[in-house]
Amino acid sequence: MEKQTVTIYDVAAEAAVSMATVSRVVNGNPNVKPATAKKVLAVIERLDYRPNAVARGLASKRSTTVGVIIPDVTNIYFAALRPGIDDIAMMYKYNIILTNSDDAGEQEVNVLNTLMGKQVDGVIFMGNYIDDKLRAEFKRAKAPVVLAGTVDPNNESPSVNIDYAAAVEEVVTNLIARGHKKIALALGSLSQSINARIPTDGLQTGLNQGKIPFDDALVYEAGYSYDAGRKLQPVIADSGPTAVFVGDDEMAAGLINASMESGINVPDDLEVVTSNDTIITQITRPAITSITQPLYDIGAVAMRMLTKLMNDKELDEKTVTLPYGIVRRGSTKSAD
Amino acid sequence: MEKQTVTIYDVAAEAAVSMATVSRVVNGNPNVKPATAKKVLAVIERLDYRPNAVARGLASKRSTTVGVIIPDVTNIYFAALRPGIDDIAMMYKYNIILTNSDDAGEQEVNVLNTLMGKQVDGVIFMGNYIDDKLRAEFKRAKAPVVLAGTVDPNNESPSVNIDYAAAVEEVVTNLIARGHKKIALALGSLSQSINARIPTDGLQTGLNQGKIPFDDALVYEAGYSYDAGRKLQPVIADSGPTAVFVGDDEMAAGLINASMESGINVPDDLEVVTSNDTIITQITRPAITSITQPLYDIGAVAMRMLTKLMNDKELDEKTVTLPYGIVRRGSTKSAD
DNA sequence: CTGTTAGCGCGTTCAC
DNA sequence: GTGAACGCGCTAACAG
Repeated sequence: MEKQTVTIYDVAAEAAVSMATVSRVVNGNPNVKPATAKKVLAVIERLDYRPNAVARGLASKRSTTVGVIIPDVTNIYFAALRPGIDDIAMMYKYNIILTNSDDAGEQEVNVLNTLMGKQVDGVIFMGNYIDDKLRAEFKRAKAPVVLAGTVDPNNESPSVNIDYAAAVEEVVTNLIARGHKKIALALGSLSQSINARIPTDGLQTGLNQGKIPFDDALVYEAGYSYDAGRKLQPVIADSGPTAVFVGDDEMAAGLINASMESGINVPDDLEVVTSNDTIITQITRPAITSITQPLYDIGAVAMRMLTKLMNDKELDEKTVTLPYGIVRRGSTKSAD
Repeated sequence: MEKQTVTIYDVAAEAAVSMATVSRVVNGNPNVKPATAKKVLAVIERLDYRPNAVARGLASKRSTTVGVIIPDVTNIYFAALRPGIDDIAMMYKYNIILTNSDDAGEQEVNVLNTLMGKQVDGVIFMGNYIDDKLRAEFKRAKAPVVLAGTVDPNNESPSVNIDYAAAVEEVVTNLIARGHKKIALALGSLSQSINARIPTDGLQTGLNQGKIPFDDALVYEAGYSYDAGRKLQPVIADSGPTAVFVGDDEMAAGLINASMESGINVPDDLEVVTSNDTIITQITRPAITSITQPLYDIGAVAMRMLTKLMNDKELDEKTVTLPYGIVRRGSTKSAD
């Protein structure tokens, strides 16, 4: 039993008007006499007519759909940007096609292309780095792209971020002020990626100002997960830093738990600072000092920018940098 | 500078063939001489032609897109089903339109309707309860709907679940075997919702078998969040249960942390068991004993069922019940 | 193997 | 105010 679909023609016939008129009332075009509008509405109701968004998209060339590209749905950081994106999208009546890029360069290009094939009106892109290939695709795309929580080193695409390097620098400066000299950095992705370079830059700047030489050996790459953090712990312990900045909260949780279990007290023997202020930072014991990022706002502002671009409006600023903060918890010693 | 779009006609003209032929090579139809196929492919490449999925959808009446309805993207339980859904969808080349229902009845119906308007080929629905209105919409929809991690009490829609009541019962039985008599239940949603009734049933059955009277006052509703768990702690402590089953991991983490801080030792004074075996259960101290659910599989199987339905195949079984487990951690005392 | 011809359901001029 | 007609880009028979 195939469900029959009632079209705009059926409504037109039933209401004894032309389909153009039906189209007008459906789209709220004021050029319709209230009486006929009411009549049409009644028929629509009775026939349970639903406009076909695909046909509408073909005719109008707008799909009221935006694509969102995310490296990994389970990544708690990018996932945290989604509520902001979702809310603003919903506010402007856009639907979202959400796609995983698996953080792989090739895949990211594919995903972008299939989104464009679906005629999305715009794209929010999240990822760990922007390479030339991707940048070329963005330019070629006929729909606007906005980066959220993602840095384009060439600064070609509109984007929303915090000044992550400055945040790391501030963390490091605080650590140095409290006497630390061996400060480690635990990251997830490859060191050539931009999202690894930024914190590394922050660390270097901070160390420079404290007249402490930068030591490559204290920068670790493991992967952003709880288990990665656990596994990294003995490795880090070997080189004996007294403080570590971690790029991901789950990873920091793993590092802390493993440290405590092996007799290294946090924060007495090792101070830990992390990046994303997710709920994880409150759950661990000790709780974790963290950079605070306006995650919701990053998503919301990015989506807001995208709505402007999709309506051919100018952007006030192409690159938005939102303020960060630092919240102190038990994983660091108080400065006092 | 409007980006011009190259259509199938442009390719056809340029390659000196008909558009039907172009369509064939694009869709991998074998009825094309390799030579002409190659020629067409070359032109496609040169003109950088991208098929318009919207037009294709209109003509073919298939959008190769499925809708996924989720109550709240930040809910870690439903979020955990997504990788399974995503992977299978990707495997079958379906895109996903992800929409939040905010767990509100009205909203769920709306969301479903706009998805249908977008001509999705099918829908995966996750939610906390299925009411009559929703059930009616499912029936009316022209695309199939599969429930994931969601129970339809009327059992009308295909669904994938674990036997959650049995799992809770087993937990309770274990608790009783170790001497517990006052066992509390901490849930998130309203007690009339099915997802609250199920664990309550499990608790009751377990208690019955242990000849312990069921006490309504020991069933709490707070909300599935860390803070809700923290706030609930003093309330629960007042009635002095010696064990509690919690419906959500973050909530359990809040409860445990708050308990420890107020001098109630877990597990000595209070044993805690939770539901979803997310990474949270490993991060807390003590770590949390939990029901283990094949979350990935629930999503994957649901999506697999949906692909069958979308291709008019029969389902082997309409209601799939996957096995659960129980993993013991520090929040409960060992039975030995 | 390849081309022709109809639509798919709707938005949008342009006349009436 | 309202309707007729065309086109969006593509798939799907049907001929040839």
